Amino acid sequence: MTTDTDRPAQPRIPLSRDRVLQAAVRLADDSGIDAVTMRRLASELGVEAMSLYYHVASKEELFDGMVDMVVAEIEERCGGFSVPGDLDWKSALRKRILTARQVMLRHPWAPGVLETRTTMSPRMVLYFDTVLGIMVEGGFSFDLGHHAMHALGSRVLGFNQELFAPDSDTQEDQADEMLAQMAERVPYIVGMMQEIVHDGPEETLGWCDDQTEFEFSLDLLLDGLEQRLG
Amino acid sequence: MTTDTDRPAQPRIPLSRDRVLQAAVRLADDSGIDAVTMRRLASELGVEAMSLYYHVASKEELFDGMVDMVVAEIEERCGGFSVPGDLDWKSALRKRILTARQVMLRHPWAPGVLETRTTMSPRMVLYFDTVLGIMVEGGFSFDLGHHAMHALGSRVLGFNQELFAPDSDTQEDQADEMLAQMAERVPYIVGMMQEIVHDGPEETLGWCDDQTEFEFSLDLLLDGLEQRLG
DNA sequence: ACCTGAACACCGTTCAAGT
DNA sequence: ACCTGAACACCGTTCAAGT
Repeated sequence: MTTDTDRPAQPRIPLSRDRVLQAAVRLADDSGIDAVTMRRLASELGVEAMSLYYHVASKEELFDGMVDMVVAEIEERCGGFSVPGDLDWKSALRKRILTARQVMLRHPWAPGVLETRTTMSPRMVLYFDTVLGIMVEGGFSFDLGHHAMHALGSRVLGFNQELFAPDSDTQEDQADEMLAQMAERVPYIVGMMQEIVHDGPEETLGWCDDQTEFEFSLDLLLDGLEQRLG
Repeated sequence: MTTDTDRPAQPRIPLSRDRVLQAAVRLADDSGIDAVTMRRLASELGVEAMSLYYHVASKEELFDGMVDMVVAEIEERCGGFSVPGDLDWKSALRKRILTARQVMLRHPWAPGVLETRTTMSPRMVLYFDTVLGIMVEGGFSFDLGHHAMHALGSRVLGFNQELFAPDSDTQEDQADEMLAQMAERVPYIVGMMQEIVHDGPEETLGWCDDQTEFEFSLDLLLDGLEQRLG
């Protein structure tokens, strides 16, 4: 005989906004963002869907909260958001952005959700402030800093927005299909694919190494900004 | 007395895939992408929702088709997709991309839908081939061209992906709120906003001129690529 | 060949009610 | 203060049936 409650594992932790958000992030990580419905999330927490509304005003607010959790993770990995005094702006920015990228890679749903946000959390604003701060302390005018934020776009937060998001299987299949079906109509793409398939190292699955591409464009932008600075 | 049919305007044009797609694009233009539901679209065409499935396999395929319509519009404005022989790569690319941007501005829903596509239409592949072609004929290696496509990202298709998509009203309100509430915690952003508000020309609503920002980052990237080319 | 009615299995959200 | 049941107004999609 146990006590009154004989539920298997959880002895009965009361719900809280934080627990809701954590569960939502975990669910999205594990099963994709489409799995995050109010009903499914609730059942994951051993509760009815309507209980969630006590801790979160709407699904939009849930998404806001999830994004904020991710930003908090970036903050943690950066050891807090503050403008470093020692490094030069370029390597400081590069480092921070690549840290953000590591976090984003663990939450593949985050970029998509982020883009649909209509408002920024204070923590996010703080993040942007330190990024801008690194630039300004590095000699940027406010104007150039402003342009730079727009130019970097999603890269400030560590993701290259891909124009198409093929399921990893589809990527190669599609390439093959193209080569076969419209080969003579798209000579440049065919040429590019042939060269890259030949030259590419063994470990590159498909034919784009995302990390390489991310760093290429990041450095392209940073170099360009450095020049505008002179 | 009229004929058998006495419907108000449309005498009875039969449905077709093309008419469905056209109506969907118009509906998204007018009322936003969320208004594009199968039921609403059908009623716009004076038909039942289920009839649409005869011309379009699923809602995903409907979205694919809508995006393809937009690409077709770009093709039209470019006078067809073919690699020009006369211009230098930089201005040729710039021109094509700014043309694409004009089309995207008329279909504000298109960027968002595009990013969720998992497959490219042949027409889209063709577009990318000419963009790559302009680079290659301008002296790019296939490898640099490949990197360049990734670096340009959504800009090849004429849009700066904005990290946040605030309703135009909210943009200013939010700025004010920030200035008021966390002024001392985000000194750089506050500094930037003050300077830009003071310096900005009268006609700049809010405090970002999207066209200016778009061209700034586009040129930053094009200049950077030119340098990698040398 | 083209269109439809009825139905299924979902959504987010409201609201009055329970403890 | 916290959670719930029942219900509302939607979705996309299937399938057998109509003309």
